[in-house]
Amino acid sequence: MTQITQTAGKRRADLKQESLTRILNAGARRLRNEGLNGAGIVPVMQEAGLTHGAFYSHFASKDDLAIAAFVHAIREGRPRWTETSGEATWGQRLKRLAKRYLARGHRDNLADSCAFVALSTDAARANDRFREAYEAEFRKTLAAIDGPFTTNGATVHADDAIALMALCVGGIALSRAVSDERFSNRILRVCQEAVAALADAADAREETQETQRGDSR
Amino acid sequence: MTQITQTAGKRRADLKQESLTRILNAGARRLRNEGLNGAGIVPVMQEAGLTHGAFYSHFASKDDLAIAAFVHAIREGRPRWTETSGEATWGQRLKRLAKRYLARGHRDNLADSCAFVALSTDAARANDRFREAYEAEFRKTLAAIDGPFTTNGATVHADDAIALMALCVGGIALSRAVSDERFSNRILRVCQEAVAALADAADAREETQETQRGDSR
DNA sequence: TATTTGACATGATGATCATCATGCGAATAT
DNA sequence: ATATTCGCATGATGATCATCATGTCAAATA
Repeated sequence: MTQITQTAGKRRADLKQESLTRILNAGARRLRNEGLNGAGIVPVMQEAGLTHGAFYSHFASKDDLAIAAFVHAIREGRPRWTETSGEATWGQRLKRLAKRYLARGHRDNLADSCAFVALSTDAARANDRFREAYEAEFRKTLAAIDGPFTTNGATVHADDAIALMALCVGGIALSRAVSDERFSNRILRVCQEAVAALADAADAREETQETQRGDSR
Repeated sequence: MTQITQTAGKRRADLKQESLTRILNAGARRLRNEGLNGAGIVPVMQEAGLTHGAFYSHFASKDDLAIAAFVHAIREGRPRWTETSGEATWGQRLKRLAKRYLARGHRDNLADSCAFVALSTDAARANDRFREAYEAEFRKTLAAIDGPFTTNGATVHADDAIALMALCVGGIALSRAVSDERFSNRILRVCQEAVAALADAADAREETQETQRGDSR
């Protein structure tokens, strides 16, 4: 059959790049919506407006697509989750991020949600390369959470950030796993309150440390 | 071919019950190990020592098996996770349960692990009936966590139990999703500490309430 | 003892999957 | 102008899947 050329006149490299972007977007969408198993080559390529045969011009295997699409999803989402401005204290930042994350809109929009939650249990069953990619992106997100409170280039609140992520991942996962919407909302609220308690404790801790430093000077 | 009769002489109803138990055990194992998609009829029946044809004498569909095997896994595991004795305070109980749950042995033994974590993201993509079963079992687990601290038959620490479960689910999920074992261990430790902080706050809260009750009497 | 039942096995069906072989045709290189 | 490259489509391959049709044989029933 004759080849359809909707994009005649474009440079071939650009064409391929645009195809790759569509594949990654479709893969990232399907990964979160249907999980590792649902991101099959046929449906992803179809969602990207291509056929399955073209897949191997872009990736060597389905596993490679999974990794690339996961990283794509995380890199696209990270700024949306972590960029803020004007927090006075570290605890206030924790509370702000939790409120943004543990939200009904996030819970309900799986296709555009945080890939850390959507693929958390899939990652446990995936191969080493996938888990290495998961960890690398997770560490970057921890640093981004620390963000404006980083001192001397070092992530100083890493443990708090880990606890925040655990509550966020667990909270969203549970809120999605449950059937009754009111109960689901309650899970989100309780997890936000738990983050708030940890955040207040963190602020109190830093307050104490600053006072001690002042006293001992 | 001639039918193999390893269990000649037994009552037919008992035979079927034993087969069902083997199917449920195999299903529960595979569900946690490979997820909803990995609990296929063929491999489950094979693991149960039967062939795929016998499946429909026990279940009407694969979805029915998934629900039954999930409930089976939870009901078998719940006492192992929640039964304790001799805790003085609610906070001590929270800490004890978190230490038991957020452990390396639990993280590493997927096949016999808690089904709430193993299937948390699968549940989000499952049908309503599965999520209803997930929620029903989850509520029972919250009650079991409250357990010895239940007063007048009412679950009084439900919010704390929810926060505990969120930290446990998120903590184990993240610890499994990550590649480096030392980092994974750190996630477990941090989540335990977070539970400890919430637990101490809960005890302090109850202490205050009791004192107030005493004052106003 | 004769008949019926039902748990299980075998095998077929059509769907979907990952991967590969092949060919086309337009953008490139010569 | 001619030759080459390569992104993409078509189609085949063998695997695995859920489900169903059919047969078999021992236990249950009559």
